[in-house]
Amino acid sequence: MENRIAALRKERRISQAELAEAVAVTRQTIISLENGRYNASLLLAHKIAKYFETTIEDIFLFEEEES
Amino acid sequence: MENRIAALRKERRISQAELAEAVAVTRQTIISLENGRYNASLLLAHKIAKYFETTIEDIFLFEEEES
DNA sequence: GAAAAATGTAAAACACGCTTGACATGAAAT
DNA sequence: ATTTCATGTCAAGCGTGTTTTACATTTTTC
Repeated sequence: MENRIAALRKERRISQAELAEAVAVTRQTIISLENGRYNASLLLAHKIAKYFETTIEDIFLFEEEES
Repeated sequence: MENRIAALRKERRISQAELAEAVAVTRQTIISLENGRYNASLLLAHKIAKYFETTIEDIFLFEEEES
């Protein structure tokens, strides 16, 4: 699953460390999400969407073929 | 985190087994979600929302105090 | 009232989200 | 040039989402 985290972050000039602290996870977690190593949990997805003042669907891009 | 899965299911007269098959998980997973034993993954949340033709935010109810 | 369908419990095992800590590299700042 | 900051890698470990199997209880249907 792709996501727009890195893009939104750059738009607003926020570092991975700042975002990580804002949503209460480690920087490693943000790196892994941005680089597609795994998907966020529903709760984390919600926190990130809230931080960027948008919806989960707007940030996380679900493709049709995903099992 | 609360969710409206059971309510939506009953509205549309769909069994847990039917929903489970539609979103490709086991019936046990649906039971556990409905009874609040754990939270769905982001991907599963998306599939369920799509199945019910609505959004993740409409089905999963995030409370303010959730860590 | 019996049969069938729907919902539930329990426990073991596996997969994955997330943490921790240590270290590497490149860009920016002074 | 050196320090600082931002991004990245790697690996071990913990907690939780999900599966599997088997069985129990409630609700529906005929």
